[in-house]
Amino acid sequence: MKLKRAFYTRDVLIVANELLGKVLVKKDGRKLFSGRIVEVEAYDGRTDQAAHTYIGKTKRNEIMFNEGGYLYVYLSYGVHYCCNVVTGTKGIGTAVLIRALEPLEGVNMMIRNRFDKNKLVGKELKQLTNGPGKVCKSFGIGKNHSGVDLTKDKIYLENALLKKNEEIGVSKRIGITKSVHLPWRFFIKNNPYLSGY
DNA sequence: CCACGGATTGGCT
DNA sequence: GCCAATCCGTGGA
Repeated sequence: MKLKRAFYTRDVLIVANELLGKVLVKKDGRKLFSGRIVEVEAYDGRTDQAAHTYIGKTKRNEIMFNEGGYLYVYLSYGVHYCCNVVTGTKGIGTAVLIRALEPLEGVNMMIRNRFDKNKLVGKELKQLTNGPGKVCKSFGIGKNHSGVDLTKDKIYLENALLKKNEEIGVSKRIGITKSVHLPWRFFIKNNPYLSGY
């Protein structure tokens, strides 16, 4: 079952925790991609200097000020796209970065999108979606998907539960230079598809 | 107008 | 482990 608006309009830290185990789905005509969320980070423009919304509303970050349940996509280092789930109520400026997935459906198309070839060698399956840029590249998510409504059919999340033996881990966020101390990275402990940290 | 740097990745030393 | 790639938002002159 697809997650509804009310799931997303809550506090960013609650949504970040509950996104673990949920399934990201992208339907692109006949192509279907899906993967289980195993690693996320919360960003809160009200208090968090690392958030794109900390400086207030601009053209770049305006999607992040929507009410919860929209996709915010940005270009990182001029090279990689990263996607976020907008959370909270309208005008707040909070979102959850999807950092890693466990691939489920559409793996062959993910391989083509990401490595430009048809077969994996060695440990490449675990490197398919174990980072925020890799997730977007595999799924074919780009700037044109920024602002997509996650309660519609193009990109959405399916409800799912963590498995019995799975526990949530917490740490500082990766790769930022401001507000580095905030423990706002959440992940499924021991999952093989976590980003390389 | 120009300079700077960043929520990353992968290739090379 | 180090660092280039490569774009563009942002802020100061």
